[in-house]
Amino acid sequence: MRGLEALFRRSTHAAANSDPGVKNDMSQMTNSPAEEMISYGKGKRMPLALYKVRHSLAHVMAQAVTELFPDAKPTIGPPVENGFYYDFSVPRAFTPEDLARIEARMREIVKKHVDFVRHEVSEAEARALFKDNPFKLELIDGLVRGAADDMGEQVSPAGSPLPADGSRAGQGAAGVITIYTQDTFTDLCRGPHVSNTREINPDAFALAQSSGAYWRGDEKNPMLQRIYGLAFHTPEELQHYLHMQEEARRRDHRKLGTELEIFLFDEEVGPGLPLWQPNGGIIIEQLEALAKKMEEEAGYERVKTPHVTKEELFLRSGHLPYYAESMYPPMTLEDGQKYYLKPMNCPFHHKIYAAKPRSYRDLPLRLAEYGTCYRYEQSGELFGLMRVRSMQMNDAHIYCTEEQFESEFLGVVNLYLKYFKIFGVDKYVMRLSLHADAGLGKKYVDNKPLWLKTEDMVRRAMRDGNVPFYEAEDEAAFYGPKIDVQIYSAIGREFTLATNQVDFAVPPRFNLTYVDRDGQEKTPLCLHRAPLGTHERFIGFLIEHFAGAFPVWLAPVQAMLIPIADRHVEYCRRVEKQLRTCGIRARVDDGPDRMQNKIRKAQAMKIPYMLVVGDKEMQAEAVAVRLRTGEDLRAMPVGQFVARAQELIETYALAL
RNA sequence: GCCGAUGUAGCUCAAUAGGCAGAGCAACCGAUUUGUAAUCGGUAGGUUACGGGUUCAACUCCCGUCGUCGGCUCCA
Repeated sequence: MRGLEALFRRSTHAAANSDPGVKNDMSQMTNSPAEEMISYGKGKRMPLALYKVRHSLAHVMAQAVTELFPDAKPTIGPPVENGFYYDFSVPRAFTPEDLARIEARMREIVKKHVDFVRHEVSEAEARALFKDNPFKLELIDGLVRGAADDMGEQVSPAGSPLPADGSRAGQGAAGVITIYTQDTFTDLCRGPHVSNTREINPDAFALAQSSGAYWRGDEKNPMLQRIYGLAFHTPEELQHYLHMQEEARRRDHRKLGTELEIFLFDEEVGPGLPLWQPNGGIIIEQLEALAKKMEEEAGYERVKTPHVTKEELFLRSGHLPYYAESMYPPMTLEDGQKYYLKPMNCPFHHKIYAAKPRSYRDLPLRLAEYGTCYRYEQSGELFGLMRVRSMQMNDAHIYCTEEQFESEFLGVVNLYLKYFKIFGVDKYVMRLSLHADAGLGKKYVDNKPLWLKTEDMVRRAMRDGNVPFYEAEDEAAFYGPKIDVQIYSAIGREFTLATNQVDFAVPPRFNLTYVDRDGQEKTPLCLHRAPLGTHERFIGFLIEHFAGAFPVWLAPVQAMLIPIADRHVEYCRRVEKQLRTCGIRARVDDGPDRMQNKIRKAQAMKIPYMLVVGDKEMQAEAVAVRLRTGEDLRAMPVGQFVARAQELIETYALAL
């Protein structure tokens, strides 16, 4: 793996495509075809040789930890994106010093060139071996129980240690339990491993960090201590990875956004509640103008709705039973009436739909609003602008008939694609988010036939439209399946940027109807869509996507006039006014700095154009145009610069 | 929310071992009037996140609160 692709893929839930036709499948770009791949996690793949190294290092780490901390009970330790981790049950958390000791011990073990030996054992033998480790015993329970189920599943092709799809069928097929032993350490494990630690370069791995992690990821379970390690084949690859990580931090929107004075957080305001500075305000205005233009063209009508509402509305919508924990607690008025901050706009739009009888002639009805919503996200989930508690959504609800569904749904998907073209966004994946049967009646509306039907409608629409996507279970909204556009932050976290959701559940709850041709009252389908997501997440994403160097139409300051001497300031002010009249966001740097430093400051703010003005320019009613790329376009008449900038702004051009 | 780390000037970072809190940039003032990424000099800027405690003495050690950062299935 190399370059940014590697970074974009480094995610705790990174999604890869199983569909080989998907052009955004980054694994396709980074794998040499000759290399044998192995699946792990949710449909992700890595070279088998690397997998073995990482998996084996996890065991070596477990050996080192159990030697240094005899109380530690190993639980699970898989290979992951850039290395491996292992979770231990320990009386106290590991310190950075502990990690250094563990890493040193690991290196000794690796250098001993010990063999990895595989054994098959019976259930009873396995239980005896791990009798002191309740976590391993629980895993054995699972293996024994899972064995029967797995019999029916696809099993590994002959000669391959694992099923091609990386499913859990690995061991169940034969109902065998396997253990691996290296040196003094034995672990319950399905493998595969290196045959000897001489296959591991002792300088190509490093322990990264430790942290708490719940057993099986469930906060109701006991907390374990996880140690993450990085591992590659060569020290150069490790160094390269660390270097790329450094680069990624540089474009982190939390750092860049503050430096560019786009937004800030203030302790007194509250966590997850961003304040937009004037520069951010401009970006917001531009995005909204774009959205309004696109939505106008696509036949949307704009509405406005309040930020708070009675409990009753969210009881009707079903949000309270399903979503209460991610809503701010209610405020109670004197008469006992409860009001909630809205986490979504849909119930209000439904009310607008319901305000009068609707005919099939009114459909599709498309109600759009840049609505501000509030969600009480868990404190540990907050992440810069990407996950906040107040957000402005590029929201709209499309009410349509079942016959209109496909074209409306594809219309929304095409809107996404138009936007992404404008922004030059190509590193994203479309995910069809499905329900999970286990969540019916809890996370999801309990109507399996309708789930299956609407999921299939979406699947068909996407296929008919030739839009590549992959499917993920248990990611749907409570009221229906959706297409999510997944992107990755600079440091590799995955987020849903845009969403397009089918709602078959809520319109009936609001008694939404229309009178069809045949005079019958029918219930419309509803699409919830947010192609630009929220301002917060979208701008956070754009900051990283452009590394702060926004295209001209989005740049908060588009042109900085730089007088060489004080006698040029007045002329600069005149040009500034002229540019502003022409719709170009210009400013004059009339500070005490020398020209060189003014250029440096404008560069740092990533202002697209620096217009240098000296005697010559003043004489000629001109400006000397320098691009933030460093390119010098030399002097040109003001009018010529205006024409150039206006053209680029109007066409949302990415070029300068 | 939970585990851990962390919080010094607007920003980036110092402060030997508990002993008067410091620098660069930014800001302000003055000089300079400069041709494509840092002109020179000066001034000001702090209840060391907040609240307790230990001590003759706390940025430093202890406790609590708040914020931030990393992690919380990528399942043997």
